[in-house]
Amino acid sequence: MQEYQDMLDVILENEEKITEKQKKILEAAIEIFSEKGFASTSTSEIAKRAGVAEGTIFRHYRTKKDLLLAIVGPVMSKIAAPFVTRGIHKLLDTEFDSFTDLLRAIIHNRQEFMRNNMPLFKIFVQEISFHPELKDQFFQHVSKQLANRMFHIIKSYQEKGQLIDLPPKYIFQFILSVIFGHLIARNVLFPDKNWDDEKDIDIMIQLIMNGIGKKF
Amino acid sequence: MQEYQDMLDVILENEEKITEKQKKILEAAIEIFSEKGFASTSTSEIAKRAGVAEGTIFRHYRTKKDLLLAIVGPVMSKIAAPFVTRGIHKLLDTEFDSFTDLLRAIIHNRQEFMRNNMPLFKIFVQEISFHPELKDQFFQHVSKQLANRMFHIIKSYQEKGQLIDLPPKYIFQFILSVIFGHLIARNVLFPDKNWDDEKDIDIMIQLIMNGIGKKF
Amino acid sequence: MQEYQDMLDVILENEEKITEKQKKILEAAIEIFSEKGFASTSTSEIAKRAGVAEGTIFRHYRTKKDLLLAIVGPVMSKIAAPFVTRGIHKLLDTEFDSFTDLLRAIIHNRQEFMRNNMPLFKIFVQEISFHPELKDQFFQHVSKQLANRMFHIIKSYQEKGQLIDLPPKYIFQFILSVIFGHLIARNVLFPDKNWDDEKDIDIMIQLIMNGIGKKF
Amino acid sequence: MQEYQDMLDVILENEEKITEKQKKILEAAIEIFSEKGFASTSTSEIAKRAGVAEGTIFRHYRTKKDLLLAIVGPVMSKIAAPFVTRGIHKLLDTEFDSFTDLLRAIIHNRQEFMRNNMPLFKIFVQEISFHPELKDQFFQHVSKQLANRMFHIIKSYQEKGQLIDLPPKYIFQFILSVIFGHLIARNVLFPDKNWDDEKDIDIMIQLIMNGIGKKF
DNA sequence: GATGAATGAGACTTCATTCAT
DNA sequence: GATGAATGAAGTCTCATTCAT
Repeated sequence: MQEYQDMLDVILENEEKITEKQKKILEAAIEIFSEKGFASTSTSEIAKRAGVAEGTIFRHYRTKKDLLLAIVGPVMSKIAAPFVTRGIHKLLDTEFDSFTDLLRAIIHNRQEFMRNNMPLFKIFVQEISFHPELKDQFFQHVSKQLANRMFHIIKSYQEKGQLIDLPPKYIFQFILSVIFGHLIARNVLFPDKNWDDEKDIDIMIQLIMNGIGKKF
Repeated sequence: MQEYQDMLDVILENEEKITEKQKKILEAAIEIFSEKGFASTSTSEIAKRAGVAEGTIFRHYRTKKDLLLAIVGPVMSKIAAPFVTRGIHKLLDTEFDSFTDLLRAIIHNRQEFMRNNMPLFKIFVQEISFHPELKDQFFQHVSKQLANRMFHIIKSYQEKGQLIDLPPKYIFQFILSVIFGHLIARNVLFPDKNWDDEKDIDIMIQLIMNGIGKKF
Repeated sequence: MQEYQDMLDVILENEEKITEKQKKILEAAIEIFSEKGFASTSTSEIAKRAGVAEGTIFRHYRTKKDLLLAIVGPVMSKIAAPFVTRGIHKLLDTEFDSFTDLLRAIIHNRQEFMRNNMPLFKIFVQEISFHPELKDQFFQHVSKQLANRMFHIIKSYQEKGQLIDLPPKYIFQFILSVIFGHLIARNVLFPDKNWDDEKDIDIMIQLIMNGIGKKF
Repeated sequence: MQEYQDMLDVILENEEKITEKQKKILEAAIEIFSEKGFASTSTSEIAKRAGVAEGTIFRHYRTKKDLLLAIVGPVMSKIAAPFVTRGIHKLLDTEFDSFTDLLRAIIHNRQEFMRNNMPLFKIFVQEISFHPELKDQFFQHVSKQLANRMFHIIKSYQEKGQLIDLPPKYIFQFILSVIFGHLIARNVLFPDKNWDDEKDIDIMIQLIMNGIGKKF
């Protein structure tokens, strides 16, 4: 189902009639932005790594910042994707017998996404603080859409008696914290450690469900 | 006890014979680095906000990066502080009857620290990725010292039968995730929401202890 | 008789086999050159306003400067036109009983020309200082041809006893100054004022003839 | 009395604490702007001719346009100066017995000004069309102040019976046209011809006074 | 004939850093 | 210690022009 298809494709789809050079520019920009940060990256360096003339960058992106937005914009919708995607909508409510299974699916999904898109994720996290438009877009997508969606789901599982009775926002933040804490440790802080992903996920799920699962 | 004394004082202590202008420079730099990021901040802007001449900055800090390090360096030791500080050493093992109380103390402490030092924290998080020396220092302080220290503590509470038997690293990461997840939501993402800190902390502790506390 | 026919037609005649696009390019170039000056106008802006591709401009005009010359060149001959034009040649000497009538005809004619060709006139005046070839051409056309022609005419009216005895160059420059002074005030400096053209011209003629007419 | 003192001094007075380099920059800019026009002049060329680093220009003038304004701004007040200057105010009405003498004084004065400030005048005339701020300032200074002042003077001489009864605006425009027509021919179009200034001025005055002087 | 992607030289501008005062 | 003018390298961006399609 591959919704965490290569993000580059997603970015490319957002533009019409991509030339080969334009693709090279995007790839190079993603790499270098992620390595050194947006502000410390020079367009001349991007041009060099992309193998194009510097002017070519500006034929496609009016400013350096436009280039950043072309990269980061589409990321937004995909970060919240698996929680929000229409296709998955019903699955979430019905297909999973237990919240535990749902959790496992989400974690796997996001883990896969991160593994495939670390550079983009890094750029995203770094730059969101400094570009208010990004921040606004982000809240639209995530805070509004994703959170509402998840609150719904959580409530439905509370009604099934699988989760403790606590305002969903606490549960949501708790889950998110644990998952992202793990993902960041796993992929950002200590990517080189020997991780046993399956085991880690099992334990994580166990701890989460201890925390919010209803005990009998 | 005030170990989360104003970080600026900590920074100032690190230098000898601070002049008034130098203090102004540090304050201005912290503000602007935090607002726009290190790379996007110009020394001339710092000079202007500090009310000094451009040259004055370089009389005290040989390069712009030296200025960054003078700011970020001391932060490091204080981020890990309450877990590591000598003075608190014994407290941790003995003074708290329950892990729950310890947890509460730690959370309060870090929450206080963050509230007082948001700009510094932001600079720290932003720049650590881009400056390998910082990254190394950080792992020395935190990953080595703090983690080891915490593993110890966790084990001691496991032996007291208060915590489930799970390799401490999982427990440590779990706790850290939940706490920092909350702190970031609280102070970075949605600082303007109406938060009820006491209640939030209670719930957080409840969820954590559900997760890792031993059930009878 | 329409010698102040639309200058664009004159320009177009100078080229062979004009395509529709080429015409659009010329129109756009005239507009923008006149608004912002040659040096501040980009070929891409011309292309955009003309609704053609950037490359198309260079298919017709090897360089941006060639485009300017294609526009400004023909203007030259027409600025001096009514004084020089063959067809009008004899008219000048014979047809007007009085110098006053000749003057009136010339003024009306140039006024009409200016009204119809302000943008071209502006370009011409702006760019002539910066392009020596233009300057040279201009002196060929105007200084040589027009001045000589006018000297002749002035002399003939002096012989008829209608003009004071003064070297024609003074009379010529005097007339030119007053006419162009008025035209510039009328069309360039204050085009939006309420002008009463007929009255203005009458007064201008009166003042000129006071100045150079023979008194009895 | 030297009110057409070197304009450069006037420009320099407008700024406080001019450095040697800054003066060099202004001189170089005036020269090159006047030779090639503002838009075709590169800051690097100015820097080279001024013998400074390119960056130095921007320490003193935030943008290239600011540099233009620093040059052209002060010109404005001085172009209209001799007509408007307070000091000369009374002189105009009383000191000259005849309008002819006043005229001669004005012409000499402006001729002197132009000779000393051709480059500045050229820049002024070239750029005023393209920079609306300039145009506005110009109308404030000249159209408003100068014209009103002159209308007054003309009326007073009409009352003395020295000038014909015609709305002053016509007389004003007529005089201006003849004077500037001559000045431009003299200094801009044919500066290299052999001019006999005294004779030219005499004739010009004669023609003007023929035009507007009251005949007995 | 027309297109528009690509180029690379060069434009304006910023900036960390130096140094004479 | 403090200043701020000066620097020049480097940054972002523009533009006339070329060329494959």
